[in-house]
Amino acid sequence: MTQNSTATRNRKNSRTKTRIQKENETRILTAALDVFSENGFRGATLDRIASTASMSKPNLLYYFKSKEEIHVALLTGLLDVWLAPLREISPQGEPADEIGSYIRRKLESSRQFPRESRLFANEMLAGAPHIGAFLQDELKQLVDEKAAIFQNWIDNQRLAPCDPRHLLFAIWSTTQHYADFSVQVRHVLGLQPGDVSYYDEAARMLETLFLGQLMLSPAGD
Amino acid sequence: MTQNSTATRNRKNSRTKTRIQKENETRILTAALDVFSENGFRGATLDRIASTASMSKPNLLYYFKSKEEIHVALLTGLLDVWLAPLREISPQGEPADEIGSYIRRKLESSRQFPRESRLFANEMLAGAPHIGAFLQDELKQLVDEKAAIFQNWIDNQRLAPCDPRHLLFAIWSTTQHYADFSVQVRHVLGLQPGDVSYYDEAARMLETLFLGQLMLSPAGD
DNA sequence: TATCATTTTTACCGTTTGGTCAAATCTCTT
DNA sequence: AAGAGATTTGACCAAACGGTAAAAATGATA
Repeated sequence: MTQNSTATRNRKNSRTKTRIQKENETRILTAALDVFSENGFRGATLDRIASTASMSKPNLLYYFKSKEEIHVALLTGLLDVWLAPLREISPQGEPADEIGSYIRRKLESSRQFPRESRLFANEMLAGAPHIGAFLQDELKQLVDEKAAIFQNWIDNQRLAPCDPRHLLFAIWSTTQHYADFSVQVRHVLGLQPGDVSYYDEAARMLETLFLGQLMLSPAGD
Repeated sequence: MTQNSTATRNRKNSRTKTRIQKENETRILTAALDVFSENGFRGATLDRIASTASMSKPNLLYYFKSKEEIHVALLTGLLDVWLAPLREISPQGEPADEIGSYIRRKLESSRQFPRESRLFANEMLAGAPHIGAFLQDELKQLVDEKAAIFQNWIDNQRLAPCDPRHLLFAIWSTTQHYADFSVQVRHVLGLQPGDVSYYDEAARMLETLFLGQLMLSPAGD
């Protein structure tokens, strides 16, 4: 009796997902991504997520049992996307090639997943209460690994001496800026709300900055 | 009778601020900056601001008549701080000097006012609902003005050809990153929560990136 | 020290919040 | 077409939300 009830409830989670289940879960996650990425975790409400998903709140809570669970589901899916471009950096290639293509991948990621980027940014601004462990463990480990590659290039005089981790910060910030601060970018450039045509010019700028030589007159030191 | 009551209420706002008034207003604004910068406008609550300011909620509302009014007060004070470093860029100086000192000013601003930077970032992520006009008007105008200076340098071959406004974006993002994403920076670098010792290394990195030459081996194009 | 404006508190209000529950409906299989 | 399980809904709850009213306490001043 009790066992039967438990089994019934488990069936939903245990590998056999209904068509409706899959549809609704993605509908919810899509709506939640909109709401969380704009207002952060605290600023988001279940009512808003539900109405964005064109669904009643109790129905939403039938698929995810709490606000936090939706947020966790989004963040979990996000972290892989976030790490993917970094993983591809290879010690074999030329510094300019590797860094250049990494910047292009990150910029493309900002263009394709601006809401995911803002979700991540909101989590950072709030002090990373949900993904602090990820930052300390997986991210730190991967950064250390890739920083060693950079350091090797520096030791071989193929890259200017600098802290590789701060070089990564510079790449992250410049590329993510176009997703996180897109409102500002558009306002300053005088573009319409939906217009993302600035990405080409952004790519040119970042190539000049990271791969070329920005200053042309006698270097300042 | 009605007039007397109005006059009484006006006295608070009309130029003569009590000692207690000044003290409490700054206490409230300080607390509100903490709360708003962490959670954004929607995620912040009057109860949290009040308790952070060690003050009862009705007492807080005696000084600011709504949540929105506190937020506006903070943003208004912020925008001047935000623009100040940019205003100082001069057409007379050397490109490397002007850009270098601008970067140092912005970085110093991030170090001194990280909460203000996060408040601004939160407003951007939310779609700039309160300062859209500022971005379109004052900021755009100032950016256009300074971009013209950069363009002049480009025309005289003292700066690599690029969109000056995107160069400004790159400076903003890299410098503000150390305030907005400080949690991530600390986690990746393995530093303690309060530690901001990374700013020196950040300054060196940004100098290498913007003023020096990052790539040392044959340029990648 | 009496007075009066300023400041603070207590008690509240209506709404929104995250979440529950049981009943009703729908869907799929047989 | 019927039965079982999956899905959806409406009614509800306690707590937290932004904000108000009026009285009590405090401060400045004469």
